[in-house]
Amino acid sequence: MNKCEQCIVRKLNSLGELTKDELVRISGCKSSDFVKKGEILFEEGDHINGVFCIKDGVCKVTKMSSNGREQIVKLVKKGDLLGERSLVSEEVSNLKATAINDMEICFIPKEEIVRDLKSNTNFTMSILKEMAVSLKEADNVIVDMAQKTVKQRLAETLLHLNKTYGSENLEKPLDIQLSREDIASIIGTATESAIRLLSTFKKEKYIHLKGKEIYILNPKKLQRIAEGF
Amino acid sequence: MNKCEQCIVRKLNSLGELTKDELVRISGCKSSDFVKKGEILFEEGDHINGVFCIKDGVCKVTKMSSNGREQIVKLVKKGDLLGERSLVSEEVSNLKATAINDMEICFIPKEEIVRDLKSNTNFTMSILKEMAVSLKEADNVIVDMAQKTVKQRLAETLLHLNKTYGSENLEKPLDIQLSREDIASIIGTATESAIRLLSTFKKEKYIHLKGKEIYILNPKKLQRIAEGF
DNA sequence: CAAAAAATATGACATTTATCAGCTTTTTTA
DNA sequence: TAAAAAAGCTGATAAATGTCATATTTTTTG
Repeated sequence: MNKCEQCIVRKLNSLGELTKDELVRISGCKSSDFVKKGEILFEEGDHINGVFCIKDGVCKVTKMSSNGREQIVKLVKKGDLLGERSLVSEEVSNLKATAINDMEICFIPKEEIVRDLKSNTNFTMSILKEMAVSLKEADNVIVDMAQKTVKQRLAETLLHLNKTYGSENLEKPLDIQLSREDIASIIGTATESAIRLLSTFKKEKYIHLKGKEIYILNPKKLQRIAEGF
Repeated sequence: MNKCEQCIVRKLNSLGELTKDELVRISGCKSSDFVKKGEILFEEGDHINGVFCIKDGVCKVTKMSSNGREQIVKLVKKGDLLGERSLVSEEVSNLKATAINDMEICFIPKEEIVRDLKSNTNFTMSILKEMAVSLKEADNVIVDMAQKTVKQRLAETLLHLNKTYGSENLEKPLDIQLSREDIASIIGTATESAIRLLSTFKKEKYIHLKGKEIYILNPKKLQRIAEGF
């Protein structure tokens, strides 16, 4: 079992604010796990009671709408924390997390983290900051969902994926493999509509598609589309 | 100038976690203000640097989309705090707040609140909890915007307004007066579409309309519509 | 490797929603 | 209080999006 105090991933999130001693304690009570592509980390209704620290891989966080369709609320990747809300809530989860590819994760029980939350101000402020950023991002998503067309949202999503999973090299595909259904579930549309628009973007040479690999060829044009031109 | 330690409103939010001494200090540095209907509390791009405590009235919090239409992200009412995010962020506001009716508000400078955030664990945990609730609600809104029809979202919005601004008495209208444009801006649609659907709901006797007054007549039916039946 | 299953793609069509125009009612202002 | 402005309403039509059917390609499984 690897040690938190030696784990480079902690520096990518609020856990980096913990002291050496705190990290050693956390390290002693955490559990590590490998999760295969498609496996579920937790579901709506589960008691989480702790925080996941993503060591490697990506998972989608979804919520089922009353219409029976799953909406991807966010993608969580290496270095991110997942389940912070369980720290300050007794409720069961309203979200579901599913591995998009093979993952390596650690799980830290709630009691241990809450202990540090109450004693280490830097840590608490960092968690607060993370939540504030999430809230701001959520507001942006709400506005996009409410006001933008599916075409605009697809362009936006591609740019967002490019920022997070792209390289400077236009010859390389995005470092994430999503099904067409996943893409549709991010932008909130029917799978067929997503496929159709992807085909259009490909025809116009804004992107290139090769199976699930996506190459972003013309980010500037996509930006203009996202903004409504 | 009224005193925070005697103000009943503080009990409705995290400020209720502050000690007597802390409240007295806050009281000494806060400013109070009356804001008339239609006036702007702050705009996108403003440095807020503090928290508003809503003593009376309601304001809408909006964000302009790149399409040029304003989206209402949330309504903030008596007892709510506004601007918590400024406490842990140096960025300017990405939101705008406009009074829906005449308001009475207090403003507490950032430095003072942050001081308490760092020393009073109960207060910090309470703010964390509030943010966690906001995040959960934001996720729900995202899913609704992405997956539900305009009709479903209108039904949902009416129920939500009923829960927050309605009375048990079906003979009384909602205790909030929104323009048709505001309602459209909550559900994310064109004003004409919102008006048309309101007319339909009225014709079907799910609601009654009298100018800007809204009477919720059949919440159960609205609930079924919101869920997609 | 072959068969079956799942994912992707595309066309045809139905439904939803936006836009524009014109009209009526309400609110504001001089 | 009369005129002007804003808000509310409705119809006609266009544009966007969803749904269903079906074909093709890719992936999985025995």
